[in-house]
Amino acid sequence: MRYDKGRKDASRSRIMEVAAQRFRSDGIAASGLASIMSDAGMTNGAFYPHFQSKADLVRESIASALETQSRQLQEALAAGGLELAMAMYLSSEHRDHPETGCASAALLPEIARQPAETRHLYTEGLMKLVRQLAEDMPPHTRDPEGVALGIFAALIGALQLARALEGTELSDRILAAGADAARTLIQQRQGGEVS
Amino acid sequence: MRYDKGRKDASRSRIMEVAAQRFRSDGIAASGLASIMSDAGMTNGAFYPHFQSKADLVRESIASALETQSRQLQEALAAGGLELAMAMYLSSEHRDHPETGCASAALLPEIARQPAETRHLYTEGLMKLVRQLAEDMPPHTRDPEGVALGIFAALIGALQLARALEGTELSDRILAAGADAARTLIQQRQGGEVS
DNA sequence: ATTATCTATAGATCTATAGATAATGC
DNA sequence: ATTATCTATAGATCTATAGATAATGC
Repeated sequence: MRYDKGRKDASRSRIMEVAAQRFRSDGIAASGLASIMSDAGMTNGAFYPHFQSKADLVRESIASALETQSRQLQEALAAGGLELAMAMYLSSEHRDHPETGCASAALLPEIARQPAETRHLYTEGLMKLVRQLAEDMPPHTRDPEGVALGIFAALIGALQLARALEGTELSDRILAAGADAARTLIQQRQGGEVS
Repeated sequence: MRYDKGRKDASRSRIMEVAAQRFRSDGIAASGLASIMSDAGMTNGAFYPHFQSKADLVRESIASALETQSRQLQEALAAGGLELAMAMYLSSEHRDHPETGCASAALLPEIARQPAETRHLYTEGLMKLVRQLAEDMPPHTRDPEGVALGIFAALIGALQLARALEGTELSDRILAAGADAARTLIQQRQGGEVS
């Protein structure tokens, strides 16, 4: 079936979209291609004209998720600065919807086990986010990129803990602790020496 | 073969030990029982007299890894306080050996997808670590458990990033950024109001 | 004529179970 | 007699490929 012009691109996009969500909700290793393709409205065999391998799909969908995250971060920073961006990151909505959320929070240990090319693209995408955060840091912040890296680490760790810990109360507590930590990190690094 | 008295316990321990390392190095979903059993010196079928299912093994080996981590944290705190404990956590040795390191850094997103009982045991184990950290916090620290949670989040996130990012230079940078962040969080919360 | 997708399948691997084997305790 | 482990296998699933089908462009 050759269908409409541009249908192949649409199919490819659909596969990517489904995969990016599935990987984040179930993990990379636990997500099978047949099930992803079925969700995308195709069968198993239709995967290979679009991607050479599952590793290719993983690489591209992680890169795509980071690009989306970069756009969303830019919007949040424009609308409400660092404070809003951090509040959205550590919101219960983000905690409860890993499938559309931060790829780092959902997949970081698995990303560390991916081939070099995937980690390369991940590194580029993450560092773009770090630079975006750094540019919005208060004036006179020393080493803004270093602070942004530390903040990112704290946000990712807090969101992962909030998803793993049992009980709403504890989960809310770690979200609040993460927000406190991030605030402290921003305020501390203005002007004077620290350590 | 009935072998020596106590041999069954030894076999069970060996399976647990191999599994706890395999899960941390390769991930839970990506680790097959046959390969774990083979590393433990047994065949596939010998698994089931010891554990009811893979989920059981996952639950027990995560709990066991957290107990080991608690003992190691206590030793580090006794030997050199918070500063040594954090330096060891964010060392290149820890980064380069996930298989014997922090289960949270290696597995947190996967733990969040485990059954309730596994997450329950994980929560208990993690909160014990948090209390240990909190007790070693400087005097007059406000909300020491909250600060300890924030520090843990930052340490976990920084170690995961250090393992995922491409290139030694960047990886060392995030380890340093994590250490800076943790130091800031400890020092900031003494005495005065913050936010 | 081209080609996106489908059906069917190869070959590997997964968790789990059934029944055989063999080493010990009584 | 008991039982820890082994062999063998069921049944499901995994990634990937081969060849058929059918819808479009020329």
